Amino acid sequence: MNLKITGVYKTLRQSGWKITPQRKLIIEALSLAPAPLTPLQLFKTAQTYNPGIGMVTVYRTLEILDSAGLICHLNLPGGHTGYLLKQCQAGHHHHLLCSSCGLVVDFDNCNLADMESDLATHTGFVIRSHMLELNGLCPACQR
Amino acid sequence: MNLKITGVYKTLRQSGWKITPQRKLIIEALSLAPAPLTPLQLFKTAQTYNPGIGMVTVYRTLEILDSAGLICHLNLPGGHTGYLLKQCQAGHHHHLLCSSCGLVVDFDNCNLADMESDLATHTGFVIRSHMLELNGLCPACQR
DNA sequence: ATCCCTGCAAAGGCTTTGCATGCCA
DNA sequence: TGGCATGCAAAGCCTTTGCAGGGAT
Repeated sequence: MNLKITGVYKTLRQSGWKITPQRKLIIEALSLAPAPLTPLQLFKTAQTYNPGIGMVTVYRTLEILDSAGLICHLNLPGGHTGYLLKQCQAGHHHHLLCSSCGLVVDFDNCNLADMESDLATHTGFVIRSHMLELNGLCPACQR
Repeated sequence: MNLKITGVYKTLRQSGWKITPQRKLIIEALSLAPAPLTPLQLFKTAQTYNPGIGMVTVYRTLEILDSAGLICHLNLPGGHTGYLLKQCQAGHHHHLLCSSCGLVVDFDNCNLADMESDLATHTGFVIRSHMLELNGLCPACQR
């Protein structure tokens, strides 16, 4: 149990959701994972601690966490979707993903503002958000 | 029939694929679409010109086009995958997507090189690629 | 004649929904 | 105690695979 998790519980409660053992388990698994987890991976992890847990609960919990703005989606190579607890609540953030081990590093100091205003000028778009994912090899996997 | 399409045909032939009426239809639909098309949208479009065409052919043609590097995937809001003919054959490029009508504008003048080298220095990652998608409203949809 | 391509049908996987039971607040 | 949460089962979708017929070279 750490600060991040208690913050998640608090937000959930404020949104009217109950804190159940299953949800705790799923949230904890998300908080401990160094890499984004697919629903199936999350299910298997949760299963080792609570064999009775259902896949359905994983999906429903992810939906709840998403509606509360607590997780973000990541497009993993292979077309699957990975889920991560958000590191920071406000603003956008981005991911640097190791294609070998799946390690994710978050960063938020992107310098896209200039590019965005340039693009807005040239295209007439109103730009509302952006998604940036970088792929590479983490130090450990370079060996 | 335009230059882009003949280029696609040429590349396909060079890769050993045959140019069939069904593949022509799918490629033409892709080339005319102002927005990325999902397999289903592509199927429906093709169906209006060739009612006998099968969904399977759409999937297989997309696979072929992808293997030849002629299309790119886009993660549409809602979890679906959209497909676009690549505008330029070489180098990376990015998309600015209208969340209302789906219009896509391509651009390639991203200034991420500095950010990438900064990140590489700070994280120890070797960065191999990046994916950038911007979302907003196109001029028409702002009204 | 050979080989690739097509389309039907079926299988497969992932995700969502209906419903009765169970548990948290 | 009331109402949300859970898990089973089944349905729903999208996508892939197997297979026989058809067409182009």
